[in-house]
Amino acid sequence: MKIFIIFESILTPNTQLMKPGDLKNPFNFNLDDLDLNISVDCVLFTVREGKLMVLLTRFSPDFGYALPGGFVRKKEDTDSAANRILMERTGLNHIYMKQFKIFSDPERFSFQPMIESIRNQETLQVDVTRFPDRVISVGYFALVRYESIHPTGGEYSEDSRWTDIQQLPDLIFDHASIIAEAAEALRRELYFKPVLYNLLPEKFTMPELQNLYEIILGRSMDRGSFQRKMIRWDIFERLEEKRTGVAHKQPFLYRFNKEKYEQAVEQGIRFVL
Amino acid sequence: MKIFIIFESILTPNTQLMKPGDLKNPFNFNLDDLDLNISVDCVLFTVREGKLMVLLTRFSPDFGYALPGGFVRKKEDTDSAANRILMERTGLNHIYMKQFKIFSDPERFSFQPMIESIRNQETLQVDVTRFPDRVISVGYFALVRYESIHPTGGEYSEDSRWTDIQQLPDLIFDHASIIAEAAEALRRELYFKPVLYNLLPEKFTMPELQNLYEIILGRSMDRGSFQRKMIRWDIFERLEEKRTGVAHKQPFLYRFNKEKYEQAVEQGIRFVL
DNA sequence: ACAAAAGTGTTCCCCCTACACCCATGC
DNA sequence: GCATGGGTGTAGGGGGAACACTTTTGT
Repeated sequence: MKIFIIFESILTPNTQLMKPGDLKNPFNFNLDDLDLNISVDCVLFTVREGKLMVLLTRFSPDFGYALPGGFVRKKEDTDSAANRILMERTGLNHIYMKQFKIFSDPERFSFQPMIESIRNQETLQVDVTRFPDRVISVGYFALVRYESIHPTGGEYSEDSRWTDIQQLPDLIFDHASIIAEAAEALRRELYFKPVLYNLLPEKFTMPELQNLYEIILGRSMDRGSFQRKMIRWDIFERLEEKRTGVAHKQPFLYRFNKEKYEQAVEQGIRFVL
Repeated sequence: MKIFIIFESILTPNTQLMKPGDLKNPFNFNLDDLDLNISVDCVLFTVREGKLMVLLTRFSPDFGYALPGGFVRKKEDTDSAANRILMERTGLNHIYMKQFKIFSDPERFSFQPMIESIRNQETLQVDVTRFPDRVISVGYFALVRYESIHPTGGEYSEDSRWTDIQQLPDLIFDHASIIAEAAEALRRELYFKPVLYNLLPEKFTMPELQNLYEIILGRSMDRGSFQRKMIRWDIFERLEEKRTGVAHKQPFLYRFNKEKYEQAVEQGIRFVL
């Protein structure tokens, strides 16, 4: 029976993770709509207390932690599925998620134990012939704001948690290696694109920005050089305001300017760090 | 009947493309071994006569051109499948192929017409229930030497041909967009890694190398700067020999040095063009 | 001799690095 | 006033772009 709970958990979104009202009817999925051959796994990163963290979810206390993920629908491509699943699991929408790799090892996942278990329970009526031999998974990653998922507390269950990437618990299937590859992809991406703009608050200071880069890339940079580089990129606007209430010179506040950014990308500017 | 030929062609390697002896028994595949949900498509690039070209194959004169590709086996990951299929189709082995994207549009490919056709032909005994609704495809690309596939002539059938990327014929399914995405991925890759080393002949001159870069990236570069940059990368050895028989100053010959290259990568050197 | 194309040198300028210096604020 | 942390200035160097000059070959 426990196996069936796991099985069901994999197929259904974890309702405890959803904001009320985000999804009309969380239980209206139909096995026939899902393509059990393809799943999607989302690696959500954030930075908190000087650490790079990943969002993990858990189906039940008896079961290991996993990445938020799920099966792709038969009439859906993987990009849409990733966005849908992200929405179902975290309430996040319109997030820049990047496909970084597919995981296709035949041994990475198997329905076999569930099939055995179902066969032994004659009360359950499930047509096991529709379970595929292998499930491939498409990995997506994104950088999001810490608050966007863990707003003030309590609203999301304890089954969803941010975890320091250096101190991961045991993860199901090959999710540990998916996270490792995602972190690599994130750093590679960050070397050439300032992806972290949707992790930034509306207004931020240059030292705060530098701090983010340093945490994610794992190395420190020169303060002066960093500022001038960012200003030369010309994708941030310096505001009139300054941050007050600090026991030192008040730093300028900046704002990410999406138009300028897209214009710069168009012109082929390379954001080499 | 024609439909069935197409169907069979998709499932079997095109034997006319294989070097004799490359594959032990080209017809010993078994439908049961294949995972019909996942295919692999290989975009092979080469440079010839100042043009970037792609390798296309055709199943029969009645049918459109396609990328060399095929289904992944049930007990095989996609990397292995890509290498196997490349071997079956072109005789090439140990080629650096890079996974660049997956194509999962539910409408991109359908077995439906084949299933209809098979149903109407009662002589054919095929269990159509095993055909999936959608086939996703993993795109791989590589840069190879022109001669490696079209050695001197005749050995490969006319069904396999290099085609200028600017003048592609009609292609089956979504192969046109797969090629477009592959070309993008190739350029992106080339901006930071000298992937073209396995496209180079054993010995080459700097202007020849520059010519390759210019064709693939689609822009011209300064001669002097290019040479010095390449030399500073320190991944090529200058040989004693020079190229003779040219009506101008004899250029030095260089050789790619794989050890130096890997050492440079290890040290985190960035090959920014 | 001449054209062609390769190698090399020169100049300018930008940007990166490192470090120093100065500034504003809360305590 | 002083510690703290942020802004800005400066000097050095490496490397890119552009261009000129030199070299070597076949015709």
